[in-house]
Amino acid sequence: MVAADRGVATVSSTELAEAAGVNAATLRRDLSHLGTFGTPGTGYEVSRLLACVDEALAVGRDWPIVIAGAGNLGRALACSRGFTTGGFRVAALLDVDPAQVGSVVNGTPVAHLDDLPAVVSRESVALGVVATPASAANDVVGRLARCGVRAILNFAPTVVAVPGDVLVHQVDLAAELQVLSFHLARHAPDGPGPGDPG
Amino acid sequence: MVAADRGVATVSSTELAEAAGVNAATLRRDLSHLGTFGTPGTGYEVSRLLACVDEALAVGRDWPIVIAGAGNLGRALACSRGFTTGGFRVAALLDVDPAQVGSVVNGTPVAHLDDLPAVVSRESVALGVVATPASAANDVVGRLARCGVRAILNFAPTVVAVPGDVLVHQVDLAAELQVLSFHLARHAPDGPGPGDPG
DNA sequence: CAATGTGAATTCTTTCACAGCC
DNA sequence: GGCTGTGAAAGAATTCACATTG
Repeated sequence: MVAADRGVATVSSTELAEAAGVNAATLRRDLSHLGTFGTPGTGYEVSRLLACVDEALAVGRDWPIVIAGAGNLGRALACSRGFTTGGFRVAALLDVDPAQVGSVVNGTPVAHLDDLPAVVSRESVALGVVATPASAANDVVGRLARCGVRAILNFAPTVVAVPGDVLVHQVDLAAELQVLSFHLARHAPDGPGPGDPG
Repeated sequence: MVAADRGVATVSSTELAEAAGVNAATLRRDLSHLGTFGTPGTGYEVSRLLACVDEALAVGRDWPIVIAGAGNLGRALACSRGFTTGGFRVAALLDVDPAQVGSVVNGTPVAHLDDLPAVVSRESVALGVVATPASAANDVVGRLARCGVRAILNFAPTVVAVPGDVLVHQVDLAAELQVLSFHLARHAPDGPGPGDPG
């Protein structure tokens, strides 16, 4: 149970560290980078702590984003909690499929990809998400960059090159799966695991 | 262009490092953990290199997985390149919605969640993916653990507790978005970025 | 007394630089 | 000559431990 839910106004670094599974000293040092707001003998005032973390993460600002690709992944992201809270707001989904354009997903309109410049300009979009097939990713990234989008999150399995100072982060949904299978393989290389190949 | 595509049989650590954007010495040391297979004066034989990396990542084994939740995210994952290649095979999607059960997504059948034990047993599934709403995640993780699934990838925004030695990895789709917005905020705190709140 | 914030010690990672090999 | 693999140096991150404070 989290501190705030217990009606307690303060948390100690030890409590937080145990909950997060990290060392208490490390946690204190990390928090100290955000300023000095702990009380010796008592701990951290929860409301103050939350406010400082939000401040540091630039939560509370308005971050309009666009999601290119209204397929399963694009729609899933548009409905995802993390994409619709914490300051992020999905200004539009974009697709080239006439059957998709004009529909509404989770309150967000699906616009044609050609309307990207208009949407970006109107909503001051600085962040773009690419959830298209790999074949379309390069074109879409180029369009986003030309519209003035300054950071791009790419879910397509393609390494994309951008002209200039646009920030691109690649997301590999299967990477974590590989990590897990790796651990299983180490733990029981010949045990009762997955079936034989073939 | 990648080495193998140029008809070249070997790559040097410098080439690989530049392509990956890392230091050459680091790359050499990392590869040395997989064994010794470079040729001084020449570089790494590409086919040998690929074989060793695949070996180390346990690619080539058969890793049947199940995906719980046949919503947008579950379907997107079932169609995702990384989930259907590299040794992974989606044995089944699972859902409780009667409208979904019985349908087929990208060649994968959607079964009822109650059939989980049968599927896991029949296909020797050791890896589970949770793509359900947060409210269902805890129940699903418990079911997976009880069936003998030994590692779970959780896309639901809930910290789940598992009984025993089951490995759980949490995936936060919005985390990367926060990283990007953080960088934008640092780079131009008051510049022509996102619009004003409100 | 309990818990923070931080010097100092430790541990891990990255990088340099070069002996040895092709 | 060019390149690997690795000992040794440099740099970062983590952890200990304690003076300090409410």
